[in-house]
Amino acid sequence: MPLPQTEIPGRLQAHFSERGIRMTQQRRAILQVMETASKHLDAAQILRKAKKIDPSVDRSTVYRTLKLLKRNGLIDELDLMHIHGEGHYYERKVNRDHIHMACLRCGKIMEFVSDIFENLKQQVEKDCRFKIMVSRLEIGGYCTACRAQQ
Amino acid sequence: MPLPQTEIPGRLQAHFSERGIRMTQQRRAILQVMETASKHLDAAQILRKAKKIDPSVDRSTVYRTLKLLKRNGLIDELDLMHIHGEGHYYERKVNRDHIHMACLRCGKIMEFVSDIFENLKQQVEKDCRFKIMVSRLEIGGYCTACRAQQ
DNA sequence: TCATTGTTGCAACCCGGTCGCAACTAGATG
DNA sequence: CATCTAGTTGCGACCGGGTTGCAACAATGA
Repeated sequence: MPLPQTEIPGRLQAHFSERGIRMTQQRRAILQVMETASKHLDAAQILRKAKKIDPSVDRSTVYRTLKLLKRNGLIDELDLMHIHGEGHYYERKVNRDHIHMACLRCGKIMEFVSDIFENLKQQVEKDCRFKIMVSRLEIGGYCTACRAQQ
Repeated sequence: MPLPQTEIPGRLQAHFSERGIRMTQQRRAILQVMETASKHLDAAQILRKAKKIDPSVDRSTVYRTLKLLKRNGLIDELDLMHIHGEGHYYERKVNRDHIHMACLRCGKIMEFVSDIFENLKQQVEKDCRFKIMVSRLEIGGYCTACRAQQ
């Protein structure tokens, strides 16, 4: 069972060399973290995990690398409705945009892919004549479990 | 020409007394700013405008009042794709959710109301059995003018 | 192997937002 | 109207995510 194209390990590294971006020990560690992350890490978590691979990695290098990845459209930045403070979360960009839902009670994050979302973006591009580069739909509310038990 | 329901001046104040929230000089000033704002003020701008009405208003009171308004679902908090730094923007909640589009080149913010967005939210509520309390769709990209002139 | 240029760690810094506390005041009660 | 009290305020200190200037360093290309 082949992995979907965006899940190929090392994809981020490949993008770097394609674009002539210099590869370093520290970046390799951070990219590895991003590539193997289950989901939604904040900068502090990324730093902690990267330090396990290369202990020399510094906080500022993490921020600088995240900025670089963002600028190159390789990761998405999320707020997750600021359920856990003011920080940001990061995830590898995948082909299909997805909606993030955050339960305001238990804090669980859910994802949802929808054709209607794709239609909506098409409508925006057409009706507003606006070229979409990045989009973020975040929803706060109550998940099934939390609604049941109250 | 009557104003739409959500545009009635003093609506925020009314909500406060309905819910038994104490009204103070300072809150009155801040609410007045929110009600008469054209759009998308950040905390610093709200403070500046509120100080013109009541110079005693303090920064922390602005933040506390914004939190209160947010908790009561009377305002929406926006990031506007962090085009101008890390802060947040606030606007009165209106009946109809709208999409915010931020031009990555000129920084202009546009709004768009769409039935498809409403359909999408309905789909989420139904398919995910998730009760939506607040939603935020922000899009970054390039506006017509900026696409033309480059 | 060397030179160039981009990258790093460090420490200081910035700034949006929060907090503890004593003084104050809105609004309920008599 | 005077009084009481719980909620609110201004203030200053603080917090934490994110940034920056700089000297040391390392990845590429020749």
